[in-house]
Amino acid sequence: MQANFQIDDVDARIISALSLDGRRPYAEVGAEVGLSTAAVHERVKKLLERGVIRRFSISADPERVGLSFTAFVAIRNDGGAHCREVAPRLRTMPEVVELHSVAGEYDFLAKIRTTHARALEDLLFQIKSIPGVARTTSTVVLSTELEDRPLDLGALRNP
Amino acid sequence: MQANFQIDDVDARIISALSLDGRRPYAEVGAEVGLSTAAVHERVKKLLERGVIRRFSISADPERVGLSFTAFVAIRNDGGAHCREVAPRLRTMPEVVELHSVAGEYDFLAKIRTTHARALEDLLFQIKSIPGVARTTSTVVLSTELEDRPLDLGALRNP
DNA sequence: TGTGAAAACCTACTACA
DNA sequence: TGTAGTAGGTTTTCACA
Repeated sequence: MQANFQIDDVDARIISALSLDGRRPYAEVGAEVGLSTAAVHERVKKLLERGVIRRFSISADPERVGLSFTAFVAIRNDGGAHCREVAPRLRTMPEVVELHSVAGEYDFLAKIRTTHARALEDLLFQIKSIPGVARTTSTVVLSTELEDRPLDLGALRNP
Repeated sequence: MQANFQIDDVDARIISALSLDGRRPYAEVGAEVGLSTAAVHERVKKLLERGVIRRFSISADPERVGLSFTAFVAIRNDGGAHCREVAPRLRTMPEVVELHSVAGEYDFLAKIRTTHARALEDLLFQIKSIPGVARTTSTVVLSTELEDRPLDLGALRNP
């Protein structure tokens, strides 16, 4: 049924449970999915090894952590020799929290977070001055309605 | 120095450490920031209460979890009576993993994830048919260069 | 808010099916 | 891969500064 996925349904439920609460005891997760503590442990270990789970983490509220400004910047390359260096340069900027290569009018879409508006302005200037960048369009976020939703693979994988 | 932030530098370092590894023992975190295990515990507890830390979690690789398709959909309202219902409708869709109210040509920017291209197509159709939505523009992600970066508040808060 | 120590709890290993 | 049992380590709580 899920042959082309690298995880089975039990894995999906374990991942959903830990995504919602990364400290949920394995015994509880096991009770939910019908496995022993040790079996859950074994599966989590393998999911980590295979890179399905990247790491245990926390979800922090960007605003309350001092990162009040968010923007999405679409970036277009100039087609010249420097194009391959654009992404690496963007990656080095800690304010760039996401970077996607995209289809359409632009080549990249970057999600930016800063502590204050001025830092956003500075960063946009920096991005525009990267060799190989032809044009950028910024979309400033006014408020965030939804973000960092815990994964619910049940809802997503079985539509 | 950080009067307008709700956290101090020690909190910031604790958050950065746990963002990188949500299971890092409090004793280790404490050694790093110069506090006892119990003091770190107390601070984490308060950060959770204040909503600075939303929850403990895991970071999963969307691809390996079966969510191979990502798109950003910009949405424009029609200015009519239904406008206030657009965001709530979008929130109910599990494929919408982020939703931002934005400045500029469009009103919302949604980040979408699905298991296959067809599901993306279906969802776009669904979004377009929400009453109050005038127009959408989709940007399909070809590959993701960077995502779910662990928070490094040191780099971000002191530019 | 912080510290140190004790108790309760969880993880992670071992042996085995 | 799975289960059960266990040793070691972590979280959590306590009295106190």
